[in-house]
Amino acid sequence: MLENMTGLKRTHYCGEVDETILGQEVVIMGWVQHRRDHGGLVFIDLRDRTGLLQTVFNPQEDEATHLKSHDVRSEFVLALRGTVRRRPEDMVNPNLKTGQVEVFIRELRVLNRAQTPPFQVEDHADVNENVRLKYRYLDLRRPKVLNNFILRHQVASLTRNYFADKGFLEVETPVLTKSTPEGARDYLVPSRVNQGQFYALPQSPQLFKQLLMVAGLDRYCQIVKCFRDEDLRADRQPEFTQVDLEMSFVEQDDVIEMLEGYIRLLFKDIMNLELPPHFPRLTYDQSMRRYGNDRPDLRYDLEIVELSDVLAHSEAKVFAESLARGGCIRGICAPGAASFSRKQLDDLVAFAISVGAKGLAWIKITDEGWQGPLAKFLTDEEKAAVAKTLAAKIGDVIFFGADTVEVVASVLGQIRSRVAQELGLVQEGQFRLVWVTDFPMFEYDAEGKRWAAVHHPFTSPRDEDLDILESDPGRVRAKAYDLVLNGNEIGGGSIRIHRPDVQAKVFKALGIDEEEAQLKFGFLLDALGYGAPPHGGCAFGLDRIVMLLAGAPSLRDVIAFPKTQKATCPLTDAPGTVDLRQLMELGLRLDIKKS
RNA sequence: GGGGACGUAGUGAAGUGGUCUAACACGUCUGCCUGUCACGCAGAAGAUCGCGGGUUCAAGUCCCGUCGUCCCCGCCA
Repeated sequence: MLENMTGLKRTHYCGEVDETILGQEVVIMGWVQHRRDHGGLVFIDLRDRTGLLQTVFNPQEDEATHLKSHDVRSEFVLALRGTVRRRPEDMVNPNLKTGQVEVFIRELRVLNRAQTPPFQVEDHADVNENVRLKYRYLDLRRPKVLNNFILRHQVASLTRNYFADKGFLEVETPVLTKSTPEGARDYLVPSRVNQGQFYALPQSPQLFKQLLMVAGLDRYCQIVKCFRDEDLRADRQPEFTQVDLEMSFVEQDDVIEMLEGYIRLLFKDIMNLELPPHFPRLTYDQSMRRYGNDRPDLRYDLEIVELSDVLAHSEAKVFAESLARGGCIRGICAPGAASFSRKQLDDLVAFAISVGAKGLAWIKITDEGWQGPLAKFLTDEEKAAVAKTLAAKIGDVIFFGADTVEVVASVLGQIRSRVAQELGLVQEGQFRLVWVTDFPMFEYDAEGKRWAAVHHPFTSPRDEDLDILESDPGRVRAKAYDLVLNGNEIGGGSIRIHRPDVQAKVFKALGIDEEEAQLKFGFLLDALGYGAPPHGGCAFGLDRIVMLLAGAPSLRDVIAFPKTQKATCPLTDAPGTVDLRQLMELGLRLDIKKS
């Protein structure tokens, strides 16, 4: 019943058939999108990667072929031979790229049949994501899904071209490498020939690209898979792809300039958008103060404003107490938010609590005065001062955060983005890029009671802060920079340490003694001792960039075979158990606690 | 580790303790149809309401547990 292709060679993709080849005989191959049987005439829409094409089976032209078309069903794989004709004028389909023409079929071969698909292979079909992922090969047949991967290909291709043009060499770094206990959890791979020992899958090729700089390769770039065994989010997958690069004999601005050129090219070629030659910059401190995080969404204002001075003597208990404990009071003025319902405000308070606040004070400014739980505790002078500081007017709502500096920043930062969404301040198609610079070198890890690297331990401190590396590590700033797009960190990098003495000092500040440093990173320290050039680089999240350019809500939409939130794959059912024999070969025995 | 939402034919989804013997739409199957294109018309099949336990005269509906999916916090150098 099935036929082969022998003697037929595809002449055109479906999407290529148009008015320029009227009258020509074409051979097309693809999947049945839809069959419309009018008893006499039969229409079959054939689909391939390039689009849809209407084919016509007319019993008067070819009775046998027409008869054959009756047994065809959705998603059958066909080879069709026929003649391209212009459609009658009132039969043109403007929704189809090929809607001006149709192909009258004289030969039909069923290359393969298909079971009824679990969901309709159409853009408008609304399907549960788990079902889509289980049948991802069907999901990927849908044009909207496919388009994300065409876009992804374009981004990857432009990336390679751009960096190749700029003299970067593409070098592959190992996937089986050494576990580095700093940072994220590693995915481990047991070694059979070295029992009891493990490789780690790289969280990034960081150390290898630095070694390539020591080697004198000067400029390196790689589109590379990285792995982190941490809990997932919509914008976080356990394996993801980085555009990883490194340059020698550069300082921060050299790297930034190179990357600005790259991002400008992406937006120009893919989005047809002209970005400014330089992107705005914020220091980490500015960003934390004004936006509550280190990845500010600049598509809207709603800045966080310091109110500690203005409310220094406030009667309100929450304000007085947090100031007394060394915390702060900050506020956001949400223009026009007085239209929020009581439920909306209650939901915001609940949201604030869910992200770590003890509560969220708000005040509505109406023509009848200030309304809200805290309004009566504020004097007229305080109201005036608050209104002036926030430029608040009638119709606005002010949200107050009073707690430690960290909690206030984090909570108001999240309130800021939620309020912006609810007020409709986020416009589709806007792209706001910003560099965040001058990150702190270290942050105090209260749990481990030690200083930890904010970026990674190979990041160079700023020259002027070298002196306080030991005395005041919390104040040391790093030569590190993140690129933020619409509130998403899409890339980050730094100038690295190239001097062994500085690297040793940083390890010391991190509480890593010489022996431990030698054990974990000895090969890097050795390399730095053999003439490492000043160098720095960056890594971009390719998946995230594609996600944002595609306007997709999740990384899963731009990864061909992504994992679920529990890091499983509905298609392959990975991860899975293995045979006892496989474990024995590796010298492993399971010891799983049942809870 | 924690908070929240969801789970009903192949798919989407209605349902708020009592004709639920489970609506509707798409898909599937059968028949009819020569200009449709998310074709149309007539008919049919298809659901132990995620799983387990409980409350109740009565559970898709309420409660507890469990599994799965999603969103968020922690975590992600």
